[in-house]
Amino acid sequence: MTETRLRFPPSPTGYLHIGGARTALFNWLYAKKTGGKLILRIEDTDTERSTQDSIQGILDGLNWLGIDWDEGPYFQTEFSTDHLAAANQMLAEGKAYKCFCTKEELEARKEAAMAAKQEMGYNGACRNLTPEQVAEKESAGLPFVIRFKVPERNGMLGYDDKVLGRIEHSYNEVDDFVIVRSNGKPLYLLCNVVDDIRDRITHVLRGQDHMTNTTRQVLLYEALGAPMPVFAHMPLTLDLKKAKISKRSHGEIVAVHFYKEHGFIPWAFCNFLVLLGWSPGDDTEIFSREELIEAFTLERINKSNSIFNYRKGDEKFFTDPKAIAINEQYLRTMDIGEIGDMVQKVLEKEGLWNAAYAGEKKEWYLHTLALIRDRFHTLNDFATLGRAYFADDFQVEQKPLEKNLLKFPDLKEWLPLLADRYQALEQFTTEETERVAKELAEEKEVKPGVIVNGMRTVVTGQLAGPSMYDILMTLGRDKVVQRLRNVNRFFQQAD
RNA sequence: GUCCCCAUCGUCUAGUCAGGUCCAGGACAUCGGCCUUUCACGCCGACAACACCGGUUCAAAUCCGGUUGGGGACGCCA
Repeated sequence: MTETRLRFPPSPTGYLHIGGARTALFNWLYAKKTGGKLILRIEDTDTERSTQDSIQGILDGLNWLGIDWDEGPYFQTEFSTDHLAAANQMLAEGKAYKCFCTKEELEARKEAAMAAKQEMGYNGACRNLTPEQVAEKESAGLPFVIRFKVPERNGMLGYDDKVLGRIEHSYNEVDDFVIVRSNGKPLYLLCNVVDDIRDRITHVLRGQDHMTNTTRQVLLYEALGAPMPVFAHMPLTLDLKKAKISKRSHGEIVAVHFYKEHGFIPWAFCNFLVLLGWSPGDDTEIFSREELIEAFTLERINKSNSIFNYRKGDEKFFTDPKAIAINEQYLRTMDIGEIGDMVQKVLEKEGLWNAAYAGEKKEWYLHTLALIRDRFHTLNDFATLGRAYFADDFQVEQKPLEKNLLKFPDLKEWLPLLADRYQALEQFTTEETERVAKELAEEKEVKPGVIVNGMRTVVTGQLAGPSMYDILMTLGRDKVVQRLRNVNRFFQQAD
């Protein structure tokens, strides 16, 4: 059994988007599963559109997702000698020919065909030029492209797709396609095959949008005398309107970096992506890296396209609800130390990080994260909704401000009074703070909720949160007393 | 216009190859309830789908044919 070798060959014409990320992930999973290798190859033959920025963006995206590769990145443009050699070989063997049709001619023919509602492929005008005719046109300095000469055969042309089954076309359906441009630069269809042969790729796992390319590439493998890899075409990811997701029409929401910036846990996002077009066959949905590698198979890739369930302008769900749900699931079940490392980056970015959190206050830090993580959706929430735990300059949300504070003007007096009593407490514990708060409520003849919710508002700025007395302990007496005493500022602001 | 692929709850999907165990299971979302002096978590429950028409069969989500619908490709892009 030879080693399995897969590749991820992005074209650097934009950031890494979720479709590409999912393709990379599937290839990576299968390589890991089979103990094979993953090769990263940047297909930059479209020099017009390729940019350095997008190469970096793709690398960053893969790194963030945790998708690593064993070889590369190779750059396709560095192998144009190979590509051209293959083209010349086929030319010499009569498997390809020079075509002198101009772009204008082709376009005119295509438009005429469109108008007449007829087939619009290449008509083979230059296919049967005699050597003399070719020499004549060449000496006249006419530019030419090299086309592959699709054999005239009766049988069917096809391949066995690992997910779709047998795919077939009759030979005459396939037009002679261009493999080298008139400027001498080789084209994707050729480069891709030549590179896959050189890189000894055994499995080509890519989107269904490549199916017709595969049909033509099968011909190339045959003409080049190379063994064919296993092909597997994955379903596409569409939007709610069933349109292919694209950078152009969807923007940032389909970019991998969007999820990085919005506080997703990388593996949680991979977990979401893999479920788009694949399932393990049982009800498992949450996988560790090892579990997923173990469970993954090509055969269980779905045939039908899936929809990335994103609604523009949705107030509650800024992206696919399932992606958020999976992220939440990881957020509250992952090892707290790992969460701590990820939250550190967020806090650092927001200027909330304190070196002591990694030192003498580490226990406090992790305990606090564990206390508040249940209610959060993303890592960023620790710095926004959870800001009061790490800084004093937190905002008080409008809703609790009105509902829990301004509605009860007496709190202006009561909370500072509570602060005094907390200050005087011999033991600052959950039991004691609770007892004192309840006493105060009784004394003022209000429900304890009035005191508790007022306190929560002033101390955390939030309508909701963990148990009040746990919050008090985490924050510590000093901060609590200070925030309670300061309650006046909210009433002044409101006036 | 031609060719290719696909079709189960709103979404992701199990079940289809080897027809009966499926008046279709799970998850997300939604809605109720329990828990909670907040909000979540957790737990319990509800809502909700085999695109359509034929055929084969004792029996069809599952096999066959057609229809409709959706997607992809048809570049000197990748």
